[in-house]
Parts: sequence; structure tokens; C-alpha cells
Amino acid sequence: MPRAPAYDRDALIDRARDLFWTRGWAGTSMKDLEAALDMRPGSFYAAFGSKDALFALALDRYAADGAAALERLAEETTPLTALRRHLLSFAAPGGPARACMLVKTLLEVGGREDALSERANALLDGMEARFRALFAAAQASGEVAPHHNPARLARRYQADITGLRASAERPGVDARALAEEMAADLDRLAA
Amino acid sequence: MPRAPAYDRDALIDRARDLFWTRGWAGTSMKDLEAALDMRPGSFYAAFGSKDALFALALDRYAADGAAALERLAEETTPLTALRRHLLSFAAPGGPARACMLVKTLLEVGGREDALSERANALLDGMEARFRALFAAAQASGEVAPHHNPARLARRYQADITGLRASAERPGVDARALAEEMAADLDRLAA
DNA sequence: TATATAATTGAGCAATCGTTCAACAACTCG
DNA sequence: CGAGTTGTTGAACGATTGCTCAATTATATA
Repeated sequence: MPRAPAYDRDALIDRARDLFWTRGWAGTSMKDLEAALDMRPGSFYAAFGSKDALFALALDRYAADGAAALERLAEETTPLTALRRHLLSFAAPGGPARACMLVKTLLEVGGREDALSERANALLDGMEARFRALFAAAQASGEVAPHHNPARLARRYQADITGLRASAERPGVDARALAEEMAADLDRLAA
Repeated sequence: MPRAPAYDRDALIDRARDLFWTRGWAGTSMKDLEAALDMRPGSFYAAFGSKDALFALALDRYAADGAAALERLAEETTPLTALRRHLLSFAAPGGPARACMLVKTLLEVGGREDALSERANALLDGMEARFRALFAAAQASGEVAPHHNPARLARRYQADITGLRASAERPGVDARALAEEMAADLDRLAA
């Protein structure tokens, strides 16, 4: 009976994620979104409800993609090398922005206890939990010495990634060298 | 002949820095500034010219304060312990925001080659140069082993601080534990 | 093909954005 | 005290913000 939407919802969310990721929450206007998604306001609000709602979808999509990429790595190697490769992946060119979208969101809208910053926080917690699980697995398999604390390793690992990716947005910073230095820290965990 | 301004310009810039620091560039409206500085638009524009111009002043003030704090530390101890204490200072409570204002600005307005992001970048370069000089001094005095590269140490140190301070903005993150772990890395540079 | 249902359009809403400016107030100097 | 200079005020500007909605268009079913 009805009429089918003329768009691919998933593709729209992807495009919105890229826009929000690079330009930020306040830096992306409805006019920008309408242009990037080729949608008029009516369709947009029928499909997503609000700019906030689409941003939340974009955040979730971003986090899901990150988690999937990590899981893919974890399936094809040992836990510690997966973490190593995941770290080094942020030194490779490509992607709409370099810095983590969750961190960018947290720093932009944080402070006032916004729904968006809470969501970004929860998603960061989720990533940290995955890191922790991988460090624990690495410890169980002997890749990481028993005296280390997986929770602390995960927190430090996440902080390293945050610093690496933020630095990578600066012109004239050799992200690869920085990433390899951080990766070398992981290699020292065996002892 | 003229009439003296009724305000203390330095104090106004300090207040503006705190506001911009916590709420960000786009998140701080002229109405916010007028309220925080207790100024009407006419006085504001006569004094600072524009919101952008005041933000630039606030950025400079922020960076100058940071550099001064580091220099104070460097005068009362050895170079490496100064760096150590500077790192740990970000785990202490206090200050309008936790994350570095330069990094926040870079991540918020960066991408498009904005004048503000270029300024933030230049100021970050300045801080990195100070770190590099301190690492070099630490090396000259034997606090840091000769095989290390001060430039790489400074980059890594700055990335660590960035990650630490961004993490510190998240609820439920033990900033002190994270900072002490990073500080332990500095202690290992003697070998 | 007629009908019901939903997607799409685009003008335009109220609110807020950063900013301007003419009028007014206050102070210093002659 | 009067003249000259500058700070201060607050209304209001045009532009943009996120968003609404009546009208229109397209499609899947009966």
C-alpha cells in the first residue's frame, strides 16, 4: 500500500557519521546534513526525528564499526597482536577524521551532563571492556606476564589511543612513529 | 581627558578563558559571555573586537599560564622531575575543565584550516618545544639515558598528557592511577 | 484502474546567532 | 564650570539555527 523510501537508511547514517565525525556536533548544521544526505527537511525529520537523534545513531554506528574492526583482528591473530594492530591502524591514512569520534563528542558537548556525552561515555566504556577482555585473554595465554592488571592495561591502552589519534590530527606529527612507540610498550608486557 | 574603563581587562580574559575552556568555541554564545563578563555588547566589541578575537586572547592566556606553570616547576627541581610533576598535576582536582583547551579547540574547529585551529596548533608546538628542551636537559644531566631521542620523548609525553587529560574528563576514570602509570614510564628513561 | 498509505517537497516558523550603532553617561583637562 | 573625549548602553539588524506542516507526488494493494 505505502510508498517505499527513496533512500538507503544505512548509507545515510554512514554519511551522517562522517560529517558529524569531521565537523563535530555544533559544527554540522541542518543545511550541511540536507546537502550531504540530499534530503529536504520533511524527509529528514520523518526519517530520523531530529538532528540529535541522527547524531546518536551516528555515534552508535561509529562505535559498532570500531568494535567490529577489533573483533575481526582478534579472530585472525592472538589477543596481544590484535591490540597491537588495532593501535597501529590509527596511524594509517584514511577515514574522515583521525581523532576518535567518541572522544571528540565527549570533549565538545561534555561538562553539562548531556545525553550525547553520556552516550559517548557509555560507548567508550564498551570499547574499554573489549580491550580489557583482550588483555585478560593475552594474559591467560601467556602473552602478557601474570603480574599485570588487565583493567589498568586497558585504561592505559585507551588513553594511548586517545593521545595518538588526537596528535594525528595535527599537521606535522608523525603518527606512525608515535604509534610504533606505543606498540613497543605492548611488546614489553611479556616480561 | 577620556574615561577609564570600568573593568579589569586581564580578569575578563581569565573569565572568558574559563568559559571557553569548559564550553568550547561554538558552545559559548555571546549571551553567555555577556553574562559572565557582565558586559553589554557595545563595551564588549569596543574592548575585544569580536568573539573570535577574545577566544584567541583566551587561548594565548591559557598557553601562557601552562608554560609559566611548567617553568616554575623547572626552576625548583631537576628537568625530569619537573616533567614528572607537571604530568601528575593534571590528575589533581581543580580547574574549569580537565582536558587541554588547546586540544579541545583543535578537535572542535580543526579540519577546516581555521585561524583558531592554526593558533592552537602553534601553541601546542610551543609546549612540545618546552618539553623537548627539558628532556634534552635531563639527558645532559644524566637523568635520561643517552640513547633516547628528546624529540620523540617530547611527542610521546605530549600524547600521554592529551590522553590522560581527555580520560580525566570521563566520569569513573581514576586519573591519578593513570597519571602515575605514565609517570612510571618517565622513571624508566634512566636505563 | 481506483484507493489508501506513506514519502517528499519547500515555504516559512520562532528563536538565537554574532554584531552594529546612535544616544547617553562619565571622566579628564583647560 | 565647560569642552572634549571615551566608555557604556540597549534596541535592533540581517543571517542562520533547528524544525514544522500543509500540499503534493509516488507506489503497493484491492
